[in-house]
Amino acid sequence: MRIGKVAERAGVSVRALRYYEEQGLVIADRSPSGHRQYPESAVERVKFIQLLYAAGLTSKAILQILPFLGTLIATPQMTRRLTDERARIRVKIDALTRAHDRLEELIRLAAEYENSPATCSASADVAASHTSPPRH
Amino acid sequence: MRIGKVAERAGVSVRALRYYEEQGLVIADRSPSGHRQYPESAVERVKFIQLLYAAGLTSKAILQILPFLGTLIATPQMTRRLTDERARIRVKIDALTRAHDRLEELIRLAAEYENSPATCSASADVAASHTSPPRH
DNA sequence: CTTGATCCTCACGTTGGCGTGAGGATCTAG
DNA sequence: CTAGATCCTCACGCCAACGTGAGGATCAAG
Repeated sequence: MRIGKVAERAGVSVRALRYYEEQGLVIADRSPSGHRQYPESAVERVKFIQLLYAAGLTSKAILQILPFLGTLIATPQMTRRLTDERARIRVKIDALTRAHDRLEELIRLAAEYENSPATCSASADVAASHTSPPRH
Repeated sequence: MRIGKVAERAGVSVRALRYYEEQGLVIADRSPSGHRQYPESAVERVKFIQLLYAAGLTSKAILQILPFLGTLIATPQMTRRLTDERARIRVKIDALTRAHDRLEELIRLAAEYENSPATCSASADVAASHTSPPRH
């Protein structure tokens, strides 16, 4: 399979695939003329890589994890890497969830304002400082 | 309040605060000698900015949203911005959750391997391709 | 008055995951 | 055989949120 098809089926750019190879994330055979040849499995592999990229892992971190997919041999280091990254992702999810909830609260206030533009001033302190209690 | 104290209390670097001012996210008075003077409210404001940064918003996007904190006046544009960003954050949370679940599955496989290193080969296809069904 | 901590303004450096030509070879359908 | 699509290798560009000095002014305490 050539690079264009892999790119299309995995939903990434051709440039991205070449970059992945440069980083050692995917290995491609070469045709006599130098064109990259990918096995079918490359598509799933690339999708997995994208999944981890989307979760904020660096190519170096992904490179550490990828061998596990082939071997399924869980060395202690591999188990640690997996749980470490899982923990990092959890932290990110928590941060995003906080931001999400905060925006939701502001959206609620906005909706209240639309219903009664004059009577909402009592909520002002909620918007100004939600997380900290009154200071006096 | 001077910049060092604000930085400490808000949990960011002094450089970051100067950068925020450069982006128009915080406004600081100046002492006669040119030192920045912040009001108490700056700490909460900066924390809010950090919250949105952590959620992946750009300074431009944050700049669009910040006025709402002061006025609490919900123009239609403001409501759209808020809901748009909330939607974007949701998408990110979903992506992170998928990655989290996938790693969790791999961790489970790793644990199975540790318990019985030889009998896990039947799970190999699960690791190789979880999302797609068998091809033949 | 001095000294160490804090502050100021430039202004260049960093990091990662690609985008985007330049310039040229190769493939494939008609 | 030819033309358009696809591929190749450099190699610079980009963007965002700061980090990191350089070189100098200011402040607070003893």
